[in-house]
Amino acid sequence: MAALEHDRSRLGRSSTAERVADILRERIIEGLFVPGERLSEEAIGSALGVSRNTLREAFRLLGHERLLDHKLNRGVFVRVLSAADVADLYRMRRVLEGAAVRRCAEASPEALRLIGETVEEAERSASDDRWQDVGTANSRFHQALVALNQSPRLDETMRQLLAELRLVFHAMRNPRSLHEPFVERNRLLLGLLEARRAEDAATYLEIYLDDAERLLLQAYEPAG
Amino acid sequence: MAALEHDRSRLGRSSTAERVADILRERIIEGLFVPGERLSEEAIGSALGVSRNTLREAFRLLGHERLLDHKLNRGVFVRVLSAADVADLYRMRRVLEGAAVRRCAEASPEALRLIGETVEEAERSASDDRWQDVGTANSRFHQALVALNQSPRLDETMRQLLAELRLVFHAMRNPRSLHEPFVERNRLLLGLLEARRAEDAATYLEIYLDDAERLLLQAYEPAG
DNA sequence: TCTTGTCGAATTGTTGAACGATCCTTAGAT
DNA sequence: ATCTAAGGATCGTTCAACAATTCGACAAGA
Repeated sequence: MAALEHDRSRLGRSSTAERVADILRERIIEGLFVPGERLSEEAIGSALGVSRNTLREAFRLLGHERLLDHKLNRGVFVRVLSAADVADLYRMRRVLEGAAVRRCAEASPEALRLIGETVEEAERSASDDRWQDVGTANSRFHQALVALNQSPRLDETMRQLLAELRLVFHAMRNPRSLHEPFVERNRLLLGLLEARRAEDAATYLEIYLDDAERLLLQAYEPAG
Repeated sequence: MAALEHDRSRLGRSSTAERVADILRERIIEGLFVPGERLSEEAIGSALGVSRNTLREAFRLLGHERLLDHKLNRGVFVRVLSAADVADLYRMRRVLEGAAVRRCAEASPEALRLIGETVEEAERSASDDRWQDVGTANSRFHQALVALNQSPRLDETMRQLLAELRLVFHAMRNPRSLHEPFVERNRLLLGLLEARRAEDAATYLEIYLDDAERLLLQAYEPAG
C-alpha cells in the first residue's frame, strides 16, 4: 500500500497543456525542431489539434525550462545557446556533480549500481557505433551522479540542465568525437566512487568537465 | 553601440501574464497569501482585471517556480512545504553555497563588498528589532554568497530556492529566534571569505546550515 | 544608391463566452 | 452511522473576435 504512494505523483499529471509540453519537449530534445526555429501557434496548434490557449500554456512551461525562447509579440523560438550559456551550464555541472561525487562515501549500493548500468549501456552503444545512444547513456550517467546528492530538487535541476545541453549536442555534426572519449572515463570515475575515494573522484571530475567543455566549445558555434 | 546590447534583455519583458505573475509572487513571498490557501481564478482574475486565460498563464509560471501547487480540476493553492521539502531545500543550499564559498579565492573585491553590505544591513535591522528585515537581509546574504559561483543559472536557482523558503518563514510566529543567531555568523563567515580561507569557510557553513535547518524544523509543522 | 516613411499582411496578446468534466458538499436512503 | 446520489461550484478547453505589434515591401526623398 505504501508502494502506491510513490506513483501518486504520476496520477495528477494530465492536462492537455502538460501533455503537449511533453511532446514538444521530446521533439526539441531529439532535434526535430532546430534551435532558432520559430514555433507557430497556428501551425502547431492545428497540427496537434489543440487550441491556441492550451498551446500557449505549453509554451510557457517550456519557456520556463529554457528550451523555448518567448519573444513578446514575435512568438516562441527554439532556444539558441550562446557560448556563454554553454560555459554557464558547465559551471553549474561542476557544482552539482562535484558535490555529488564528494558524497560517494554515503552512497547506497543501489545508487552505485544504477550508475554502473549507465556505464555499461554507454559501452555497449559505443561498441555498436551508436553514438547518439552513447550520448543518451552519458546523460543518464551524469543524472545518476547527481542523484548521489539525494535531493529531488537537484535531480530536477540536473534534468533541465541536460535537456538544455541537448540543444547544443544536436547542433553538432560529429557526435562520436564528442562522446567517445568519455565512455572510458565514466568507467574510471565509477571505480573511484566504488572505492569511496571522494577527493580523487572530485579532482578527476573537474578535469573531465574541463575537457568536455573545451571539446564542446571548440566544435560549437551558435547557429544564429 | 555595444553597450545597448546589455539593455536588450529589458526590452522584451512585459506581458500581462508576466506582470500578473510578478504581483502574485510578491504577495505570496510577503505572506499575504498563506500556504494552503486556494487562489480562485474567478476572484483573482476579476480583482486584477485580467481574463481567466491570462491569469492561468501566470499561474503556470508560479507553479513551475514551486510557489503554487496546481491540482488538476481543483485549482491552484499556495504551496505547503513538508518537512521533507525543507530538508531538501537545505541539502540544496549546502551544495550551492558550499561550492560558492570554496571559490572565495577567486572572488572579486566587488563580490565580497556586496556580501558585506548585506551583513551590515542585517546588523542594522537587528539592532532596530526589525526581524522581518533581518530575514530579508539574510536572504540577500546567501544570494550574494551563491553569486560567487559566477553562474547566472545558479543565481536564478538560488532565487527560487529562497522564495520557497519564505513560505516556511512566514508560517512561523517568532521570526526573531529564527534569524537572530545568524547575524553574527554572517559577519564571521564574511571574515573567513575575506581571508580566503576556503576550507574553513566551507566547514563553518556546514555547521551554519545544519543549525539553521534544525532550528527551522523544530519550530515548523506544516499547516496542512 | 541609400535612407526614411508608410502601408498592409501575418502573427501574437488578450478577452469573453460557452460547454463538458471533475470535484466537493449535502441531502436522502439504507 | 455509512453509503449513495443529486446539485452546485470550479476547472479544463475550445472558439471566435479584436487590438497591438512586428515584419517586409514599396514608394518618396536626399
